[in-house]
Amino acid sequence: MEVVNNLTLADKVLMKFQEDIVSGDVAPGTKISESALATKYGVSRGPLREAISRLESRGLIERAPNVGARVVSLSHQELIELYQIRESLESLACRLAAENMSADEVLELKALLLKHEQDEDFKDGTSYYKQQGDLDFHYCIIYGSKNKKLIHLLCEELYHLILMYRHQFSNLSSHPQQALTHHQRIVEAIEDGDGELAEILMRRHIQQSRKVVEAYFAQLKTQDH
Amino acid sequence: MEVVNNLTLADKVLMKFQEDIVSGDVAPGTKISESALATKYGVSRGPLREAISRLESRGLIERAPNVGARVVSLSHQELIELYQIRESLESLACRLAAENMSADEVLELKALLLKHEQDEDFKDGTSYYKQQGDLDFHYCIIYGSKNKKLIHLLCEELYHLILMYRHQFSNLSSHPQQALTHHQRIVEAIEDGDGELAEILMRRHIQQSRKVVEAYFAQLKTQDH
DNA sequence: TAATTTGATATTGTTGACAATATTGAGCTT
DNA sequence: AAGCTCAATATTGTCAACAATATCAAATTA
Repeated sequence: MEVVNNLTLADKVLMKFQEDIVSGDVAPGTKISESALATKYGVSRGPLREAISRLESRGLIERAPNVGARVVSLSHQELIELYQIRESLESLACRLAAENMSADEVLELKALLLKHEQDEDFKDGTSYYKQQGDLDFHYCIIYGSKNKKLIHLLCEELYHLILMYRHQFSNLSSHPQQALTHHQRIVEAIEDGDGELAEILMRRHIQQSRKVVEAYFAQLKTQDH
Repeated sequence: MEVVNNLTLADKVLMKFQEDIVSGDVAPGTKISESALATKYGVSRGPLREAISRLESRGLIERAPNVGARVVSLSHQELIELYQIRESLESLACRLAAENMSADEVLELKALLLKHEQDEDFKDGTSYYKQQGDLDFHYCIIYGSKNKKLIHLLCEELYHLILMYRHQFSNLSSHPQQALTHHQRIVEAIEDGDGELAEILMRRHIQQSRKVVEAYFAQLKTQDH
């Protein structure tokens, strides 16, 4: 009940605009006109510029002085680089989670996983719920790390960018059954307090996602020829 | 020769203010008055607020809506958390450097190290040159990773925070001879293209720094009693 | 005296106008 | 026709005034 309503205009615009970018409503590479966006969101350029500034720091927008901003458009290479970083940080988070999660939190995590196992929707790789469920799982572990800076880095700075591209790859084969098995093994390791194993398993799990993305790009290339 | 002079006022203020924070000129925890700082740096509040916003995203400043900003003051725990992240990311960078550095870049790195070996100043653990030299070494490897996002994350987002606190610990025993040995082994691994080993060595090297910081805090506690 | 209310003050958030810079396109030159 | 010049236009950067919120201190009450 401590939710204060201190949201500034810049905050609100930030959230709306970020949602528009991550959902793909505003396509990658789109040029951003400050005055146009300001009128669109019903604010002046001041708060809008602050929102842009923060989105820039989250890697969703690129800006050049005196020229303007545009929605970021990652190359194949850059997306792989992003996955490398995610692999490193999220496997760290997973180790810390195994070391620091409370018994209650582990129970919560297991309950989440049980829900995924039983709900047929989650097994449909393309469904929104599968994506959200996967997200919940990863967020739960990240928060379990108890490392505030790491939580912020992953959830506020990197994941939006991942989600933005995941949205584009929504038609990808994501091997939902395999993912679920991975999740189960990871939770087992966390339950055992085996940080070392949890770390390795999470690293492999994300490597798997990376390979799916790489396969997608490889497929794109063959289509071009 | 492509250095464009497109620096906006906000950019200049950002650099000056960041320098003031990292150097300790403005102490951790200091309350920031927008109007006071604006007059200090000779700009209006607009550019200053943008600078604050960016420093916030770099973790050097914390801000509360309608209340104001203050220079960040890390707790023992938070500093350790920061080192955990650095350990993870910089060891990744080191592996990538071993895989991606060009022969010329490796030569450059070796030359840097040779300079450190021969220059007596570097062996004095407290000297400015030792600190700068250590920094050069780490930056060189980070850039060698060729992962743009990782470079940005480490050099623009995390290192300023590390430096800010390193400044406070300047009187710490930093085992310069041991550090130099570590550096040498790391470069050997990079030269061999042995990413796996390079990663492990860098991880241990940073663990060592972390232990120095932890020892410092432990010492603080005993002094208190 | 301690806690609370309330008004005065200071600080942050927002706005619209102005200045500086980039972009566009018509007219000119080759 | 291709490329350049330069003025017109549009966009971003900066500023100072205004509005909204928080902070502080004196007055009030229990």
